[in-house]
Amino acid sequence: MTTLDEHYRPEIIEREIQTYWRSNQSFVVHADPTREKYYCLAMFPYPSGKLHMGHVRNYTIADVISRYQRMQGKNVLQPMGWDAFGLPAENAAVQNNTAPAAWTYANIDAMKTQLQCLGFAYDWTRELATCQPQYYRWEQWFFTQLYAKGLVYKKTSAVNWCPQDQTVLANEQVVEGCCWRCDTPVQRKEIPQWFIRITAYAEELLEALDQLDDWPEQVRAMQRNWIGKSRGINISFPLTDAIAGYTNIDVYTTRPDTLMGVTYLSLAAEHPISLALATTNPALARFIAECKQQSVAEADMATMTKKGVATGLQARHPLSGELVPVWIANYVLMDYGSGAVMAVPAHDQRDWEFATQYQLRITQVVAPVDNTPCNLDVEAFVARGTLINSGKFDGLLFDEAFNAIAAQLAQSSLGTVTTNYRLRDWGVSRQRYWGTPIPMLYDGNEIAIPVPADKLPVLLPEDVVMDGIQSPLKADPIWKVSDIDGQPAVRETDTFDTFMESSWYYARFTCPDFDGGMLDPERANYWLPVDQYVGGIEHAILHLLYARFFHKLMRDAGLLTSDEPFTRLLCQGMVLKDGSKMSKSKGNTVDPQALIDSYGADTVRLFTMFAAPPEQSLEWSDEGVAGAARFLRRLWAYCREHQTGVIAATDCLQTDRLMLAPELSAMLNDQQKTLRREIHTVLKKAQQDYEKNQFNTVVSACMTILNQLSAQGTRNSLPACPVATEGVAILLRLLSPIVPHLAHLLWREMGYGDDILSAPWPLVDDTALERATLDMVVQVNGKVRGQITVANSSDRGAIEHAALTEPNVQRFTDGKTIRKVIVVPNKLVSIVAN
RNA sequence: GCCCGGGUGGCGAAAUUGGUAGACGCAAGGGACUUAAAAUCCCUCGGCUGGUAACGGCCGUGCCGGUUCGAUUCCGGCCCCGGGCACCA
Repeated sequence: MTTLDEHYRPEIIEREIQTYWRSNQSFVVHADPTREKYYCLAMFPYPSGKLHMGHVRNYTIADVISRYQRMQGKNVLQPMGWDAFGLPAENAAVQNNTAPAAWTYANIDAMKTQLQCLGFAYDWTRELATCQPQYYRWEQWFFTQLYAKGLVYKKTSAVNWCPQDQTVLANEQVVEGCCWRCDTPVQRKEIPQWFIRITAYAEELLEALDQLDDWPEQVRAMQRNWIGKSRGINISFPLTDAIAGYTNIDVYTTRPDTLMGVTYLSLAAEHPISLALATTNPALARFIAECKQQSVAEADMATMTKKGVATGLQARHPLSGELVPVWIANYVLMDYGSGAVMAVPAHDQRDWEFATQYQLRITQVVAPVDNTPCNLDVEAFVARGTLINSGKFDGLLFDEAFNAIAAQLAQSSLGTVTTNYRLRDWGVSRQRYWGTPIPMLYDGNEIAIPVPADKLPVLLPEDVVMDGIQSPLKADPIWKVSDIDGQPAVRETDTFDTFMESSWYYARFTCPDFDGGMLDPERANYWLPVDQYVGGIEHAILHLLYARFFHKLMRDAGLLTSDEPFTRLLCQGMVLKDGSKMSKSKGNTVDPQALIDSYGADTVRLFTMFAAPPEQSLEWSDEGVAGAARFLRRLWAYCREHQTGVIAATDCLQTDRLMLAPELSAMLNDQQKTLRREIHTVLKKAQQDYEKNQFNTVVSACMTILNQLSAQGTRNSLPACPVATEGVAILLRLLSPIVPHLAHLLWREMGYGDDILSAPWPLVDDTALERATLDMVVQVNGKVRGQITVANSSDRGAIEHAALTEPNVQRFTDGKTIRKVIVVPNKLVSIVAN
């Protein structure tokens, strides 16, 4: 114990304590079945080279949770690693004339240094980067296992194609429909690609969402909509003349009750019938070409004009036998259902708009149940209702109509009830270099064969030259050459979507050094599932759904036993400056490193936690940061002032919990009791807020405790008070997850112990909360008119009497009749009088 | 257009989930210390209003209505702002 310096110098303190943690291996953990585990994980970063405020917020939240759980006595795992593959490395390599690997590793070094400056409690022995062969080899192995199970297949799928560069472009490389490099208009091109059957798990992925109670409802809703389960009927409309091998047009509908209102059919532009007709019909061909150019974004589509062309084909209505025309329309998706829809303009808004434009028939077949009028000249009536104009189905409601029409269609074999999902299989092929090579070979007949396990990993060559156009894998004539049992073969030159790596890294963190397989079952099952996952809402669908999918795949491969990867999920809000998201393009970024350099990591961490609750957006404020620094200086000054003045901890605190000894708390005077009650009241609130991940109010609570301690100390001079000794011990422990360096130092220098990390968590002393009297509010006709103080033991009669005789209350009840008196225990009395 | 979030002082926010609206902090104003500034400390701080003062009154949580002794909180209808979106038939 040394005397505290006059000034708080974070730059010296933080370095010293980080060194202490490192040499003590404070955050290195091991699986220990005798201890309760807690696995806290923040989404690992892409190594872009520099930390931004979003990272700082993300990782501070996770670190506070980790440290809090550790203080609760749990065996806490908090790892960190790098989502290292991806397009930016390729772009940077071209620009800086380097290789993606070198650029990536340099960035990892830089960002690791920055993370260490912030004092995060990571177990760095588990660090991994997804571009390391010892990581991606297991991903390659797992893919071949999925292939063997039939969960992987190849099919053609559309990509953005630049005809000038002869290369595939990512969505972000397409700028206003043109290649970002040469400005050539981009074309859509169908090429063969690998897919994983996530649709085989659609039902489980949907069902299990109901059990994820500790996920934000918003994320669950988004995933539910994404999976998009619906119940409907596949209905066949027989064509009068066969075309392109088709004798029927099949449609899927969730509204079979509107079947009698069908007045035409619409095909997608890419539908095989459309393409067949286009070969002999130039007008159709032009329209289809036009559709290929248009945006497929939902938001753009919503206001877009519905367009179409009549094909001249006729189809027979499966129930009425009437002939209906077949159109090609720009609002029908080839990728959903069968690529054709039955159009019911009276009861579908898009069909209504289309029919209105092309003067097609609109037949009402559903009427509102309550007979409220609906005007089909203005818009479609899309709600469910009672059937009309539908022959023998008239009068039926939705469910009855669904079943009756389904039965009728089944009789003539023209319809079957089906469940449909909007979720589509996951295309994992990328025509890029900087990614995991897809471990497949093609023999002389171009038959695909997985690379056998003993030939894995398929190494990605790191010493390459990027020309900015073609992948070095595709350009290299040597790399491709391989063999299958001595017969010549060529390698797949595509790499995996980087979502593959981020779908299982959380599991590999439990055993990153294991070389006997993808996961070490013992360690994986001890640590998994992740207890708390922290990341941005932008990953609400893709990353989180793919990771859930991978977890189930790994479970079914016998690699682990849990069903879901992340028990609790926290999606932190954005960091804003001047009301909009911090971004380079807006020029409103704040460099975290500069702030750490001038204020220290603890101040940055404190402000980040204090300014807003984790899920909400955080408005950056330089003055707010200064305010956070001010609080830490006040804390420093208070501790320095009382370092020798207060009663030593060893003389008044219990050794096991480091709280005030009961015999001492019984001897306190009234003023000391009041102070202690206030501190314990705030402690109770802070404890609840920690459990809710509401850290901004935890900080408020800490500020309140310091305010109370210093107000009592200066005004009423309570120098050698055991309540202050206990109060500081509570305060430092509450703060330790948030400002770990300062809390560590003050804890040691105030003589509470060597290492605050191993200190017991402060417990609320319920006897400290007791009081002899309590204050209650008195309302008259709903308005607060007075306050009363009554003895704790007062019965209802005594409380009512005190309330009714309060002078200001009497002013408002004078001359009135008391109708009712409501007493809410411990809170208020409400008097109704008139 | 659809699906999610949100609207509370000059600002960031809080409110035991139906019980004193504005904790905690920032900014602002006034004061103390100082040759001065910085730092620090003390006081005031939603609006209007009565009173010399002590202390009161009215209004106030996006807007309109409802339930209730009592609504930021629950219900119905609207208006804005932010995020997501694969025209999902």
